[in-house]
Amino acid sequence: MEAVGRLAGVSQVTVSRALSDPAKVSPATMARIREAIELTGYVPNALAGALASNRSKLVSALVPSITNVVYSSMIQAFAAGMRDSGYQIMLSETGFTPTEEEELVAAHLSRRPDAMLLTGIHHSARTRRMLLGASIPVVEVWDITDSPIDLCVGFSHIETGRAVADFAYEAGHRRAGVVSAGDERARRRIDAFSERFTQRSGVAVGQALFPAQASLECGRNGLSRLIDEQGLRDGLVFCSSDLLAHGVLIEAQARGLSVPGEIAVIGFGDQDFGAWTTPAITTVRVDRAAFGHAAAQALLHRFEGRTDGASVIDLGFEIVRRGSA
Amino acid sequence: MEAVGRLAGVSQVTVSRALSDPAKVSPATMARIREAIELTGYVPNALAGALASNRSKLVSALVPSITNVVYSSMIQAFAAGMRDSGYQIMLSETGFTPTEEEELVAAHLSRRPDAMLLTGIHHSARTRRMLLGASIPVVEVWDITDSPIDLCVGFSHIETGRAVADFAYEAGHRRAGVVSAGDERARRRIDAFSERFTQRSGVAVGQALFPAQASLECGRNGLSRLIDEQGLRDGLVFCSSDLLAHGVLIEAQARGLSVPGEIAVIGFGDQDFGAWTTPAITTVRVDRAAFGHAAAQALLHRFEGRTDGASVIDLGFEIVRRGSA
DNA sequence: TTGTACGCGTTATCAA
DNA sequence: TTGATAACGCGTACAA
Repeated sequence: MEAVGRLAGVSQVTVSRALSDPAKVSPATMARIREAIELTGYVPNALAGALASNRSKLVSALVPSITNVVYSSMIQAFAAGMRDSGYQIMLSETGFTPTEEEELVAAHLSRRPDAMLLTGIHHSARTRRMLLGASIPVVEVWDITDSPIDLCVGFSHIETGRAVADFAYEAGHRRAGVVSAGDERARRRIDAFSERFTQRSGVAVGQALFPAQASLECGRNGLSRLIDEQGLRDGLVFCSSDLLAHGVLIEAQARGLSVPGEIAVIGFGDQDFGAWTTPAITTVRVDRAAFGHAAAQALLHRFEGRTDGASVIDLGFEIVRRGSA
Repeated sequence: MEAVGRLAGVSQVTVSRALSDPAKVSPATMARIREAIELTGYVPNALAGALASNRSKLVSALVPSITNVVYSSMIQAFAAGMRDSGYQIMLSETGFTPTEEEELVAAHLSRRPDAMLLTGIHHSARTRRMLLGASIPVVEVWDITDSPIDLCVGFSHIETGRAVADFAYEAGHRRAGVVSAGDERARRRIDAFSERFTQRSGVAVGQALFPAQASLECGRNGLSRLIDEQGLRDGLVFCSSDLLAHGVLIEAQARGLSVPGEIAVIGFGDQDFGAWTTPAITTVRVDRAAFGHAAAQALLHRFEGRTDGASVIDLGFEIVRRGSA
């Protein structure tokens, strides 16, 4: 910056101003500075800028998995929204446990982000303490709670489970099972489904729970367990993701069971492929991009000093009825 | 740090040393410092550290799309490899054009990353100049070239296209078409396929090229174009991704065409679902995680000052024969 | 519209 | 093993 200034015949401060607020510099000097920048190939040092101004223009985002499209599409929208205002995203994967998250929060906080996006509402005590201590806006997405750390954008997993149970019961199903991966939020949907379904039908709901991440394999094994070990027949299977639902579909096909006649299936997430399986997968749709956008807007409002607007934004969900149930 | 030092009865410098090189501080002071850190809830300022040391422990990664699992799984492996050595990743999406990439490179460079990962080998002149000017290690992934900016990890798209053409010809196919999305690397595979196939069979290869990103919809429309507009019958269709191949499969089914009898299909990328469609999709597998790992290792070697080791790493590809061709 | 002086929170260098 | 001092490259007063 010093060098650019010399070349343009001005001081370092003027160059700084030219870059941060062009209106405060005369057109003539502005032109000379531009030229000098071009000539020197000057690239600003955002590290120094952030240190001096105490604003990094960086926002941290922590998601369970970056390869899972339900999270990455949310982040895509979030990043787009923040980028329009000049913010850059630092993205990391937390896995599905609060302890992995804790270390990452500390690591991210040391980079002095201007805000942080977290997935889910369950965080360790130390995580909450660090976040509070950093005194930056925090938005928790993909879930809602009455007591957010700060901001919150998502939907109710419990309401989702109940709505699916009602949907299933009202469609005439009287037996049911669930297949779920090892995700705490998925479990909450599944449990709410089971409770409500049992309440209405009077029969217990079979369970096939897997500790690992969802896969087609899990889905196939899940249906096998429900049928072979728990005697499920002529019932509905609620899965914690469309991927699992697809696996159930495949296993049903392999066993010569008709869908939805003998086994009905409901997934979650409305992934692209779900509309194209045979039969197409009935599922729960949540607007992932909307989560990302809403989270970005909420943070940007905070940056503008506005404290109006809801701190908990429930974007809801929608059951998409297709062929599988 | 100042405050922590006071509480521990030492100077700020000693705290800095305790954090960066515990061996250079006596066990007794170390304990007191730890305690003081605990008490104050001190979180180091990596911005200041980076400014002073000229090493940010940050690595930039630029990929065309974060929602595309072929890239995100590569980044997952890359991030894991770098994290083990204390590096954090700044990830951004470039889209598929060099101009979008250019802005992002400048933005990332201003954060003073210790290295940069780029997808592909085609970059604007200004991008290359900025990168060279930053004098940091750069690794280009997902492709190979004889003249990398610095490091390079990937496979040959041209060899891939030729190998698929040979595979198709040798499997007895004498007519062919291609369906491709608007990705430059995809086009190179497709073009190499077409050239080789025509060379061996003597017949021209039909084309359905889409400017947008791949989708099932594109796949369906692609097969329609090949059949309705270009008269493809009893031939093989090479797609630039498994998603497109799946779309072709669906369209073939909708038209009552047998696969691979009347229409054979080959995809690219070996995505999870490909093994479970009916029939399963014959595809080209590249080891995405290996790309990420190799890129991380190559950079870490550079950081250690080692200049041995290949600067161009060809990890190859493999044709996976399944039901669709 | 421009410049001077100072501080942001670390690491590096040197001396004790 | 520890401490004093000087950078690192910028933004923010404040003054001119």
